[in-house]
Amino acid sequence: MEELNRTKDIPTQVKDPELVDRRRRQIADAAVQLFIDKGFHKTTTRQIAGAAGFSIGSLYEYFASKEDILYMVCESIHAEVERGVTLAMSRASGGQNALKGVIREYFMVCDRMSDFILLIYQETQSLPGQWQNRVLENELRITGLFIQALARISSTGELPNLDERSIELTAHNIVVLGHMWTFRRWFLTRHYSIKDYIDLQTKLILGMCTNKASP
Amino acid sequence: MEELNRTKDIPTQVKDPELVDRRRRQIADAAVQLFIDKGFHKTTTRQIAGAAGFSIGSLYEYFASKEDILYMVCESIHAEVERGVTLAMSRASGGQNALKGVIREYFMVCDRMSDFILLIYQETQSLPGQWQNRVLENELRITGLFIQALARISSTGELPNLDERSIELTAHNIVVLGHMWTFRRWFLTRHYSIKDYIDLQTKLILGMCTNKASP
DNA sequence: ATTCTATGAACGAGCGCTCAGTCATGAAGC
DNA sequence: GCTTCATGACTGAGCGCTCGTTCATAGAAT
Repeated sequence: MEELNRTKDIPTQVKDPELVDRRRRQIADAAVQLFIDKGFHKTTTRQIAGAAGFSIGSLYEYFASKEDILYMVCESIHAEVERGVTLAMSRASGGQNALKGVIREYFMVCDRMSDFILLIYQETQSLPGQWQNRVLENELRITGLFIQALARISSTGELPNLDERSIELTAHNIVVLGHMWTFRRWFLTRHYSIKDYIDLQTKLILGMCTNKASP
Repeated sequence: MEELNRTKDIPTQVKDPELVDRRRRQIADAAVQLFIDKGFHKTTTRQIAGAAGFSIGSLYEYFASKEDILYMVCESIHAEVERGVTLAMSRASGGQNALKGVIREYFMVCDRMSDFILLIYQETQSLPGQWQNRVLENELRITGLFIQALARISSTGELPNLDERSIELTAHNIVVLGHMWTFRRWFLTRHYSIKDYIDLQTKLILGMCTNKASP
């Protein structure tokens, strides 16, 4: 619903806006799986249309180009991740050690969505420059959620006072270490369960924050 | 020289092995820049041949397919990174705080080679499965260097005793946080110099290691 | 009857790759 | 020294094919 507003920039021939939304969702859902399996470049528009239950002609009623489809796929992935992260934070906000909860919930989101996160890493470059920037903005907005969370936790005195930059970089680190579970899973899943990974990384990340090391 | 041994698996029509090496280097040097600028899929074999100063026909005397070229490019990038990391470790082994030096030198390698590292992240998936595995092995071997370094430093008592898994995961973290400087540079370079980044991350990573946090 | 949506054959640009042929080089024969 | 010939690196037009995209037409809806 709300998460599709950004896709209004994609032009279409079809008049009925509700139909446009429904069809686009259909197409994006079919496309994302093909992109994950074979990559963007090796997926053909005909395959996307077929998987969505359409003819190739219909597909071009709802998207102006193949790249538009990739853009919508990226947008909806980020919307889903952001939804997951926001939910995770509200769920984890209460506890005594709030940061542990946030990390655990976030890493679970990464685990659940690893195929999608990997796709973003691999195919963002295939987008036209203007839409690449939007994808990067999304990435930044998600990182911003962690900055807020860290600042909030820090202000309660639960963490040693961290300066602004340390908080910012720690937020980036947490986000990326979540992504690491997806793009190093070919190694990590052979040696760690997601629970092991969360426990160990939580210990290490808390070490990062509680550190009062010298200059 | 030595770093090209893996490429002997690539078949060729040409008899003189020295010439093969020279030409392949020429082609790979031309290709890597094109791949960085436009991506693997949007680079044509004709463009590669042209940039290397060859005809398209000659190119296929030295490589059996476009993907072979990508494989050789990935191999030589990893060889260069590994060379840099090894050098960094020998250079940094002496000091009182050896880990700081290793991190600094490694992050400098990442900064210098950021285009190349980014290429590996984006295009590894374009390789045939068999050679994807080789690229991942390379990634693992480089991580292994950090595991060794951490184990060595830990055994000198400079760090609190860390168990094997913590060392392993910390090594992965350091490698990935170096890569982060390359794949988030669109944000990071706007707010941090490489020196700032190294100083801050070093502080955070040392916090990771020296932490003796509770369960 | 008119408007909107769906179709898929057709298009043509562009791709990776091939292969019949060129040409510089140097050894062999005289 | 001169000619002949074998070698193999090099060339590039062109093959076969795939792909993203278009559009004339059919069908459904109102």
